[in-house]
Amino acid sequence: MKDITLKQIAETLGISITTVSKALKNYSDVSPRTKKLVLDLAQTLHYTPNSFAVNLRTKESKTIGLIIPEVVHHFFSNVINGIIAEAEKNGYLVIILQSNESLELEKKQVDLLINKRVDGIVMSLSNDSNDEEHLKEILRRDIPFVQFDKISKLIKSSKVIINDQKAAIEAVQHLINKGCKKIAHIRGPENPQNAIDRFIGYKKALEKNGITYDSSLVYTCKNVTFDEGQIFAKQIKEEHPDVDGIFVITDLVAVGVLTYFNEQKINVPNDVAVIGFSNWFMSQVITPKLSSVDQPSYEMGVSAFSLLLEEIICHKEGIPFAPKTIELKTSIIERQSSMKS
Amino acid sequence: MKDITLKQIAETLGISITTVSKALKNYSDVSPRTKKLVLDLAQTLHYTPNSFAVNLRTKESKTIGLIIPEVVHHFFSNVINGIIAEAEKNGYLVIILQSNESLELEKKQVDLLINKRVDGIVMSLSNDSNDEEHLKEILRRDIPFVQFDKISKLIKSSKVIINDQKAAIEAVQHLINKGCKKIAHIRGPENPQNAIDRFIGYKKALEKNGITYDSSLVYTCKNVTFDEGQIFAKQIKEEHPDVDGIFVITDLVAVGVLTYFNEQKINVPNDVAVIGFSNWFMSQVITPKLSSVDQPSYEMGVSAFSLLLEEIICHKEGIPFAPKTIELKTSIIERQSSMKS
DNA sequence: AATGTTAACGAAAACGTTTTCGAAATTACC
DNA sequence: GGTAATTTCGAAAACGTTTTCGTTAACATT
Repeated sequence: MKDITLKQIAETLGISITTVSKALKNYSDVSPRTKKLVLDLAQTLHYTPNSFAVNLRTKESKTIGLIIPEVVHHFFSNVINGIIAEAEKNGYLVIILQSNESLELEKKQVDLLINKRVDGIVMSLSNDSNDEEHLKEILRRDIPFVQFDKISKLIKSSKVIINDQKAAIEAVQHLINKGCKKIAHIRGPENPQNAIDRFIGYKKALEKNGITYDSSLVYTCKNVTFDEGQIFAKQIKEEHPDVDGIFVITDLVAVGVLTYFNEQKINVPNDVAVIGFSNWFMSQVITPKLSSVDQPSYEMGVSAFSLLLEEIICHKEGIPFAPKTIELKTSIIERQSSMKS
Repeated sequence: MKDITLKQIAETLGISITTVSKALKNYSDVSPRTKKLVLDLAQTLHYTPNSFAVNLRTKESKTIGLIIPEVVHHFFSNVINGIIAEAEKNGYLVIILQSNESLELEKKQVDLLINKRVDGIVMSLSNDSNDEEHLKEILRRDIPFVQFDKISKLIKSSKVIINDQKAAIEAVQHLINKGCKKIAHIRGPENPQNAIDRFIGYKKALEKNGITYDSSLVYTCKNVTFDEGQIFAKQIKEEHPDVDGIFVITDLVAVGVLTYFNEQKINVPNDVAVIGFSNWFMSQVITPKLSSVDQPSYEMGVSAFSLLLEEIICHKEGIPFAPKTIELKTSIIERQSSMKS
């Protein structure tokens, strides 16, 4: 069963390819009679335009690329959800690639997408991204580009972010308000901007409350896993038995912390209060329920695509586009794990 | 900054487009000297072939489509992971669409992918898919097609599945072995084959153990959510206070059950034992830890793509392809929620 | 009757690549 | 030196669409 082409429709109708094409696109210089003829035949033959040819001709594929560090992540899968929903609504499809938190893979994938000639790229950086040559290449090629969540401040592109510093300050302030005096921080890796900002927020909150910063209370994740949460919880309790609050880079790790404390019969929140980040679904079913910073992940996806679409349209029309930054609101979700009595 | 084309390279080198193309593809009828010339220039100009033109010419896009009911699902996001990893390894990119468990959307998305002329389609059906016209259309168009997890038995395509009946029998047998006498089943919606099979497995296990089947012990999810788990747990305890075991269609719902029982101080597993399905990550951190049926989700993705690739290759070479079915192994993960003492 | 308008259609170029086939140029052979 | 074999190259068609720019014919206007 061969594909139907304009040519075949034209031949069976005894008219030109041009007219068929115009009829299908409802051009005004085709008579209503031929229009109907063409439309009817196209319908019965199940004609669909060859998108390869359309792409070549129009120089656009109505497809965008999305690179994220991890698909199996409550936060990221929600972002994916937002992006593909919004994209589909606007007639775009989404190619998804996973960098596995590896800079090397990330670079390869940027190349893949550039070669694919996607209409635009949305991206959250991997943890070991400390180089932005590949991002600059995207700009050099003049490809619409939006960063979200883990971004590079050095790259002049549109961005969708939260205010990580502010959110971290609020989280730590929340612990302090609940009576915590000695607060540890399990932070993310060195490179990601959001790990840095949350760490800065942690320090600022301490300072604001007259608590002196102690670098030995800061533990740095390499892989940001559940296991690391367990390990650091143990380490914290051994090295600083009097720690009474922990601010953790993300819920997955915080759940590891809670799991260890549960095993050790260490009372959360009364011995140690814990607050995480990102408000994973899991956090409301673990015992004790985990306090967290809610981050509007689905909206982040929607906003990211919206910004990208704006840029794609400008790009197509040849209108200059000034990158925009959207900052979404976060909020503290207070649950048992920080409710000292 | 305009894109570099073969024509430009040909002109600056004073040779033909043909030769440039051949040089880049390492044809044997190009002299080593010109080959080097072309390769060097292509390198410095950052030439990348226009994929739109290549697609049109070769009639393939090295892109496949994936339709799943929900991205934000531990199981499905793991499958996605497997598929895009295996696809990338073989030079393919993946367009992901989400049907939101809606047949209507699913049909629209199949159309989208057909029009995109992807090289193949991988798909897990939505819960309200009780019609396979759109699937037949895929076969009619002769597009390589693989179903996984929630499949239609009526469609002759390759499939990657588990033995849901057998797994369900094992799960229920496990409860019986632990001493459960009266076992309820929270099942999935009417249509999905896997919900049907797990339900059949439930009945078979009872029968095998001389327990008479009681239809009032079966509760049917509409949306397969956490909330439904809580609601059904309540209902079960009200309608059948003596139920001492529950086999639940999937972990998300089972976690809802546990949450309700925890709130009501109903002892799991001693009052009621619970076993879920799919072994979500969450299940090992909730209290009590949830027993479950482990399903190799990542491998499912890998296998699905592998089957698709086989078919794509046959399709390209014009070799007839006979659909294959891969059945992956499951295993019971015994945790606290079913360890009656 | 000459001119101007309008409506309906089509020829042809263009997008950038791949590949077939033939031509030209070089080399090998007797 | 003539023929045959081999190497190296390029013209041209093809993939299927979109769009520009004419062309024709019919009709309206003076």
